[in-house]
Order: sequence, then C-alpha cells, then structure tokens
Amino acid sequence: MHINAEWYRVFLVVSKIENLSRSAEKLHMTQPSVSYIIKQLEESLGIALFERLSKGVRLTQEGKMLAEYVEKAFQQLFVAESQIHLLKQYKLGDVRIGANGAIIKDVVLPILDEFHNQYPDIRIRLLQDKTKAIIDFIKEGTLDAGFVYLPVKEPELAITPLKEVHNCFVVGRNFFELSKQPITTDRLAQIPLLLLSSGSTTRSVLEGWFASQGYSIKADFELNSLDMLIEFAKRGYGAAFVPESFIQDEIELGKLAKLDTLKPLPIQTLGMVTRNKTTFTSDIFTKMFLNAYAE
Amino acid sequence: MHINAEWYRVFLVVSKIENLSRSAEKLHMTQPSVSYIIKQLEESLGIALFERLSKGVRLTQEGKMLAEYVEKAFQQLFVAESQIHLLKQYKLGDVRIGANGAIIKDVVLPILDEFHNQYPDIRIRLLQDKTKAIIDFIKEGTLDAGFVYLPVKEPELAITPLKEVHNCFVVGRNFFELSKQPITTDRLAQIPLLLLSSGSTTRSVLEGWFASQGYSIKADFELNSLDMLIEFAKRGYGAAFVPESFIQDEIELGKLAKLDTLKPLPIQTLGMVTRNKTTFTSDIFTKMFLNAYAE
DNA sequence: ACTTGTTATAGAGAGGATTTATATCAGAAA
DNA sequence: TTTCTGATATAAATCCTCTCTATAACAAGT
Repeated sequence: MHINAEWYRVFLVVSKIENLSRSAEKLHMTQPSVSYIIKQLEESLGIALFERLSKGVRLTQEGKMLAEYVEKAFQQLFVAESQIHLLKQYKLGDVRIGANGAIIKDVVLPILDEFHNQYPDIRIRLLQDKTKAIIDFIKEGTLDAGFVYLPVKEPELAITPLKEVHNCFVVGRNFFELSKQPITTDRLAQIPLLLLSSGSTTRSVLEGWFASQGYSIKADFELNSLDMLIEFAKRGYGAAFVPESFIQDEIELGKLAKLDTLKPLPIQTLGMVTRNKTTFTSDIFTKMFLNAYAE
Repeated sequence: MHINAEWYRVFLVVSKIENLSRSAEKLHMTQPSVSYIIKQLEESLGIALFERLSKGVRLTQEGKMLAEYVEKAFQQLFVAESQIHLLKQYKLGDVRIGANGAIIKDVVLPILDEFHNQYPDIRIRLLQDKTKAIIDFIKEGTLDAGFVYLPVKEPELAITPLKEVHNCFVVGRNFFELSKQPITTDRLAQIPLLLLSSGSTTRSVLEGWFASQGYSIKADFELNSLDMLIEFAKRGYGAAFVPESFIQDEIELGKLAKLDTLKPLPIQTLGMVTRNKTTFTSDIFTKMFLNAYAE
C-alpha cells in the first residue's frame, strides 16, 4: 500500500498528544478516522508506531524516531507556507529591474521611491545594461521589468510606452550665437558633435535622422554618459545631443543654450518591457508604473 | 480550501521535470490529474507556482522558493522511511537490557554473543542495577528487557522463567571436614556466613529459608559481589552462599568444598521481564532468549 | 459489578481524486 | 497562410478512499 503524505500530518499530532480521541478533536475528525489512518501508516511501514494503552497510546522507539523526522519535514512545509503568506502581504520578495543609461534617474527613480516607501520589505535589484542584454534577461526570467527606448519588437514580451523623451542639441557659451534662430541640418552637421557611444538607441535614432536627409555624421566626441556629454558641451567643445529634461537647469543658469532645428528632431519613446507572465511581487511593481504613466 | 500534503509530492516532481505530461508518467497518473492537483495547490496558496508555456511549465520565482522547502521536507520523510527499512532488516536499532548482579555472566552473555554475531548492526546497551530499578525502567519503556530473579509480581509485565539457579554453601580448606556428610541447619547457623548485601533477592530468599526453621541469621561478612564472597570463602572466613555454577571450577581444583544441607536450600528462578508490547528490534532479541531456554 | 475512558471494527455514505474524452493553445513545419 | 505537433485545461462520469455513525472490546478505577 502506498503511503499518503497526509497521514504523516495525523501521525505528528497523535505523536504529540498520545491520545487518539483528543488528536481527533484537534484534527477536526472523528476518533475512528484517526485510528484508521494510524493503522494504515503502520501497515504501510510494516512497523508498530504506537503501543495501545488503556488510557491513550504511546510512541514506540521506532515511532519516536519517525516523529523526529516527520516533525522536521512539516516544519519545512510550515515555513514555506509562511513565506508565501508574507509574499502575499508584500512583506517579502524582490523585484529585479533593468534600465539602460540615464533613463533611470528621470523615469525609474521617482516611482522606485514611491514603491520602496509603500513596500519597504521588498528588495529591489537594479541592473544597468544595454537594451539588448536587458531584453534577453527579461526573456529568460532573470529580470522582472526593463526600462528601455522603444521600439522593441519581441512578440513574447509585454511592451508599454511610458513617456516621450524629447532630445535636443545644446551648446556652450561660445556657440550661443547659433541659438538665436532655427538652425539648418546642413549647418548643424558642420558643428563638432558630442554624441553617446555608437550602439546606443539614442545614437542610432539620430544617425537615422541625419541619414534621411542625406547626411552621414561622425561624432567628434563619443562618450558614454549623459553627464559627460553635458560637461563637454558646457566647456564649448560642440553640440551635445541629450534629452531636454536633463539640461533644464543649465539652460536657466545660462550655461547652455538649446539649438532649434528647422527639421524637428526625433522623439524617443521610453517603454517598460515585461514578460506576459510575471511573478507575484513584480506585478505590483509594474502596476505602479502603469498607474503613474497612464494617460 | 485545505492543502493536502500529498499535493506537494506531485508539485515536487513537476518542479523538477517542468512538464505536466511527463510528470504524470513518473507519478503513474494521468496528465489531467497532475494539472488538477497543481491548480488546487496554486489556488490554496493563492499564488502562481508555474508559468504555462507552449512546451511545458516553468517554475515562477515563488514556485522556486517553495520547491526548495518542499524538497527538504520530503528528503526528511525519505530518510525516515529509509531508516525504518533498515530497522526492519535488523541493520539498525538498539536493544536496552538490564540485569542485576552476576546473572549476566552466566545467562545473558552467551545469548548476547549469539545475538551480536547475528545482528552486528544492532547496538546493545546493558545496565546493571537492582531488580526494583530494572523493573521500573522496563515499565516506563527505558529498558526493553530485564533479567532478574523471580518472583516478580507486576501484572502489566510479561515474565518468563528462564533457568533455575541452585545455590549452595561453600567453604574453604579449613572447613572441608564439614563437607563429608550432610549438615544440619543448626550447625550451619553456627558457622560464620558470607552473604550478599541485604536487599538482594538472594539474601532475602535465604533469610526466609532460615526463618522458616526458626533461625534468625546475621551475616558475618556482607559483600556485594559473588567474586568477593568466593574469595573470602577460599581464604577460610566461613561459608558463602552462591550459585552452584559459579564455583564448579574451584571445587574441582580442591580450593572449595560444597556443604550438603539436610534440608534442601531454596532454588531461585531466573526470569526475563519485558513489557507486553515491545519494540520491533527488542522482539527478536527476546525471542532468541525464549528459544535458547525453551524446554 | 458498574462506570468511565480508551481504541478497534464494521458498514454505510460522501466527496475528492482519477480517468476518459475533448477543447484549447502556442509553436514549428509545410 | 494552414497544418501538425506537443503541450495544458476543462468537463463529466466513475471509482475509491476517506470519513462518519454505531458499536464492540478492553482496561482501570470506583
């Protein structure tokens, strides 16, 4: 006969109480049921687990040994169920997110703060990497959500546009003259350009914009952080291509000036990428983003 | 809905194989059963344990966590069942026995040797103590079997007479004269007596024997081991009351002589005491004794 | 002897687990 | 596209195990 793991639950109670009738009460069953289960367990194991006394039962040596193991086993199950309970109360768990570049500061951090305030027990892990790598991690389940520039064409992933990012060219004081009136693409191509490293989404979008007008550009300065681009622009090395939100302060302080282009610059859309099936914890995280950026 | 521990067994297999159909085969059930069980478990826990993919299922984060605990839990149960299996093959277990005094050497040791040869993996624990203490230990289940002088009046214990122990008085060379012909009780009472400490069964049996004939004896030497009694007798201090089997050698060597009493000396019966319900391992031990001493 | 508290057994019944059959779905292949 | 394959999900009937009620059996204390 096959052992039913549920019998051990009954056995464990009886082993503590050493009285079938009272165990039955505790288990919300009748005494014959308990008697029957213990009997089955004993027969299946081929060994006596209890002595039957006139005033209850008593564990045999072998029963004692078994009880120790069974106790540990159910303790594991108990802990597991407790953990899941915590998880459901958002008192446990982690969210693993990925973002590329400077998007984090502008879009992710504010919501992250809100999330962390609301669910302080949930651990947050943030990975900064290329769009490609982030997408792959999400596909294999290593990351729960990614924040990248669209378009991303992955049919198996859920992609939600969050926010439009307007880019612009900014220059330092020595080029302020150029900001007085709209600039042609031709004139722009003659200025030294400060761009993100090739391979970045922003870079290729800009290259596409020039190419559609018959220009093939090369970067005079090729850097891999927005902060660096802005720093070089301020010092007058040329025009940096950066998100508008990043240089509001510097423009107001008069350290940088924005160049109006005759032909509108490309607008990038920032999106959140998740798997269609997400983990319990990551669900509430992504929901918070969707609420924050819902029109 | 209440969680059935048996579901976890199914969950564990599925968590390893990540394919319901193949898990079903391994579990000797059908795919819908497995699907149903997993669904119930997920509903009971209120959390998704697997993602359903087109080519199987995949553990969620939460499922992974659960699987780790469940794995440990069933490992415990597996070990427990293995142990019991060993026990049943007499490859594991222990027998705890008690005996008082010198009985051990004569009666217990030979069978103990045989037992140990046959079941070398079973641990033997031997306690030497007073009859009273041994009986109490057996009643509370701390000892499996006891070897003591009968009668023992304990209705809840199983008492089996094993062997009759014939006692006799022995004397050293200076008293050899007395061994030529049967001795009267009167004469015996005049010789210095070497007896076991009062409180021992043997001692009280002898006191009873004298008392029934109107004598109240006192020991001239009161020792608590048979070896000592015999040693003192050999040196001529008086007559020692000891089991016949203990002085065969010395009589043949002419160092001791046995006194024939006119009135026959009391014969003590050595018995084995066990609880009516015994442990699995101790059963085969006591059976060996019963076989060895069966008429 | 009677009462009390216990486990064991028998038999009926209920309900959950299992199966069969089928639907559904996602990918891969034609 | 359409079809085919390999997977899970669902529905409904069946089966079987567990559970209950009722009662027996038993030991211990009154």
